[in-house]
Amino acid sequence: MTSAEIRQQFLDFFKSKQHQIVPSAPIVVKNDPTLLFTNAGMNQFKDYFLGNKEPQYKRIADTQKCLRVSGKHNDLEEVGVDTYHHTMFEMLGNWSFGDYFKKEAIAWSWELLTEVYKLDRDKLYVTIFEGDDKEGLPRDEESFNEWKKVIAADRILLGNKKDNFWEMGDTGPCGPCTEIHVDCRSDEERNKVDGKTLVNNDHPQVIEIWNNVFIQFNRLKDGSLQPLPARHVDTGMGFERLVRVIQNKTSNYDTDVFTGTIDAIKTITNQVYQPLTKEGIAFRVIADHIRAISFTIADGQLPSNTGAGYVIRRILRRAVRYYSSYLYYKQPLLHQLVPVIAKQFENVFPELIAQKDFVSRVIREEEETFLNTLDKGLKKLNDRLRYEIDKILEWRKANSIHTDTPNSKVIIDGKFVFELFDTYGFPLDLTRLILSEKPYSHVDFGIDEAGFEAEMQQQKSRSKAAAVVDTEDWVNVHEHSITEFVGYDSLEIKSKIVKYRKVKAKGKEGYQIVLSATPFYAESGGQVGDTGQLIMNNEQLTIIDTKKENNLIIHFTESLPDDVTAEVFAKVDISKRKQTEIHHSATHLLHAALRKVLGTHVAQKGSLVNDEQLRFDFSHFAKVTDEEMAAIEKIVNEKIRENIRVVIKEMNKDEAVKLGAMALFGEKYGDIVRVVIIDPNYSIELCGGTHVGSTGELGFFKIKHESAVAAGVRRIEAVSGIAAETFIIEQLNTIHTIRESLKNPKEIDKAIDSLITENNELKRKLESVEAKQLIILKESLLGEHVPFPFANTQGKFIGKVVDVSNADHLKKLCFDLKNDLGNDYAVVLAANINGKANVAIMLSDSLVNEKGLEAPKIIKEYITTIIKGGGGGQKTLATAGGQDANNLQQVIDAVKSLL
RNA sequence: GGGGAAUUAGCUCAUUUGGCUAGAGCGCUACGCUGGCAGCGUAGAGGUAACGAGUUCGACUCUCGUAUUCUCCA
Repeated sequence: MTSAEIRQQFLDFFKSKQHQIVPSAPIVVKNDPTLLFTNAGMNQFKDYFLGNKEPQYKRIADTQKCLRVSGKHNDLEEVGVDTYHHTMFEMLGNWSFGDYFKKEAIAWSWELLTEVYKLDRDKLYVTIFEGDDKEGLPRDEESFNEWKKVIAADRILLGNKKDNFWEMGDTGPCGPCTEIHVDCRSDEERNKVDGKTLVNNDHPQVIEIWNNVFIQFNRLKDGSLQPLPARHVDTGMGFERLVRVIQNKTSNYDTDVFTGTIDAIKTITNQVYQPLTKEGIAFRVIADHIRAISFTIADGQLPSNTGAGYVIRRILRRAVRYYSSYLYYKQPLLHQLVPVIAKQFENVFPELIAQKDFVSRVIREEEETFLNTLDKGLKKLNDRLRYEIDKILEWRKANSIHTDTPNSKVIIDGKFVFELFDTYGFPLDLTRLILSEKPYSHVDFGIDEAGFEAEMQQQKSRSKAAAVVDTEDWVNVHEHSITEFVGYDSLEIKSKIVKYRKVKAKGKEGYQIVLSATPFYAESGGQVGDTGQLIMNNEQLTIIDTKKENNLIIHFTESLPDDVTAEVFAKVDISKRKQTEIHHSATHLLHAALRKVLGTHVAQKGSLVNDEQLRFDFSHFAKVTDEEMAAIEKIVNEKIRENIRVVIKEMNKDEAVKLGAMALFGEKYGDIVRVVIIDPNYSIELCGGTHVGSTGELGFFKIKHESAVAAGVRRIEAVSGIAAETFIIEQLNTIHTIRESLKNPKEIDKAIDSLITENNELKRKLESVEAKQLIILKESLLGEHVPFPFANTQGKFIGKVVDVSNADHLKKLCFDLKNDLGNDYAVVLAANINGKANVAIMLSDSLVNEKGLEAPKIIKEYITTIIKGGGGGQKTLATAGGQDANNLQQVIDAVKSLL
């Protein structure tokens, strides 16, 4: 059975049990501060469990893209080393929201595994929750009784709270779970050791394949458990594992989920996949990581240096490290695998093939910059090693030790290795690898790993201290399940506080408030959250921001009202909201214009809309030219003048897509979507934001700036409405000011040109005049040289206080004189420049070598005290400066007396 | 969000306690030589040392701020 068939049978099976099959949510999570990536199948249904949202269907099944890079059983550094950990994986799952419970869930999972997949019943074991005295929870009898119907009682094992009680987080929905384990060992081994002793014992061949969670409690912050009114089923079966079991392999990487990629790597690198070698690990790392990287980028998350983007970057770099270190491949490799993956998942996750050129381009660029970074780190490391080796060689020479004596041992301090890692991104294991390869055959290099760890710990605690956010439990005020958002139509309403909580971050206290109904738009889809007021009795509270936590609209305030139960009047800051709406509608006009002018490959990659401006990031592979920008602005302004009515409709997603709406990857939508139409032939977009009534309200549109944000992604910043007016006025004012200072010429650009030309000419002239003066000065100085006795002959001494305008001229004079003075000379020139003393001393090589004079020494020992300053330079030429310019003749005399 | 670092010629990078006319390689221009894979020689152009303040007699160098980029941690 192929992996594609296995996946399809899962979905078909649950479809036959009246489940709605839904597509995978994006792997990148938005609107949930506690999560960067989807890490379990249930993430997209969290709101149903929390009661923030009513489910559309009571039974759902799907396959969900998940990403895990850290956690109790998962560490990025382990992936690829063994044969079953992954960063990205698919989670098959079926759900019941207040519908069926333990009986059906257990019966169906048994049926699917044994009758559809035909797994051997003798190899299966199940676990159930044994109960926990501390929590006051009894054994899960219900599950036990259901299992007894299909499996022998001695194959039903008891599990403790750690293994068989599932919790979403520190707080929230939770409940007992039952797991199905499979024993994949050979018959011979199975006869020797009973499988049930190996369940939950980290045996690589006795593994859990399916977890059925029965959600029936809510965990509060004080640790207590509250029974939930509606009970849910949440299951998860790791797809890669399941395929491995069904295809009867010992490694996930030997299944057809991965063999295609591994073959492609073989072809590209010309290496052989041998599972047990270092190279084998590299193969697995690459095969695993490329999936994670490709799908997250396809879901809209670009690599970056913070948050989710940074996780992607780390995964990508780990893969680069492995192929460049172990597969001897030093060019970008990963991007070449994107087409292979895209093809493989064409029918399951079509978002990748739709963007495969974009994705591989982004990856390629990342690979190139990191290979570059590695080069830099390598250079820094080599410099250090060179230094250590030189030190040893010198020491050996001094002690007359031959190089063929036993090896020296050198430990590179942890601080340096950490710096390499922390600042240059040069990974510890790579440093270790290079050192172990003996860069110099007579020295053993080692790393002070404890020192490295200590530095690392310091860094971690610094970061932790800065990021502490303390959130208290919600305090319920009024019973109310779902917040109604009325802000599309009204900007002020009467409402009441449903619940609130206190939040502490960086020593600052604040409150988060949930209202029964609210006109406040919560930050989403790039549009900023509303600000405004809550007014009650005789009190007024400022809302400083509005954000979403999953489906919950949260208002941020600095304080609480005296009476939280009172009726509140919620009022949005109208002018700010209005101007924000103008920019949001302008964004839609811009998006459509971009596709018209640049092509339909343009897709939104990010957006920020506030009252001051709009920022729009989109995929495009070249700089947008001035002509293109002008064309874009022209179209947008035409659409504004047409004063098109903005039509907003709610419909189901398929209908919207049929209508031609741009479906945006990376956005999470329910089945009912909001469609914003600005002329059905011009712009149709799925959008939850707020908009103007008709385009005429925008007034005018102007692009301020175009730039690049990443490989293949451009950014346009633009203004509309009042912001555009202000921008234009500012620009005109600037031109006006320039015009005035130029005495109102007809053509400013020509006036400026001629001004610049004139200025350059004058500069040149002045320079040549000064140069001529210097030559005259030089000639006269040459005539004033006096002899002094040196060796068997005579040297020439020139010492004079001269009149120059610039300290550099003293130096220049010296160099000019040098060419005319021959072999043995000494020159000292001094000048008073703007009341300050400047001195230059030049000595011939002969004076330095044979008489032991050095210009900087002379300055420090004799001159600085006279001029109250300091100075230095090279042995033959040094300069000095000081505050006291009254005794310059003394300076010259002082130098003369030394000769 | 917190730390570390970088920014010097078109490109890649040097420049040690603050004082060297800020250099090299590649590229570019001109001339000359040359049947060769990055051919050779000579000469030359090219710099606001990211930006802005400050300290100093003097700042590429030290301090502070801003911007951009890299990097680690959360």
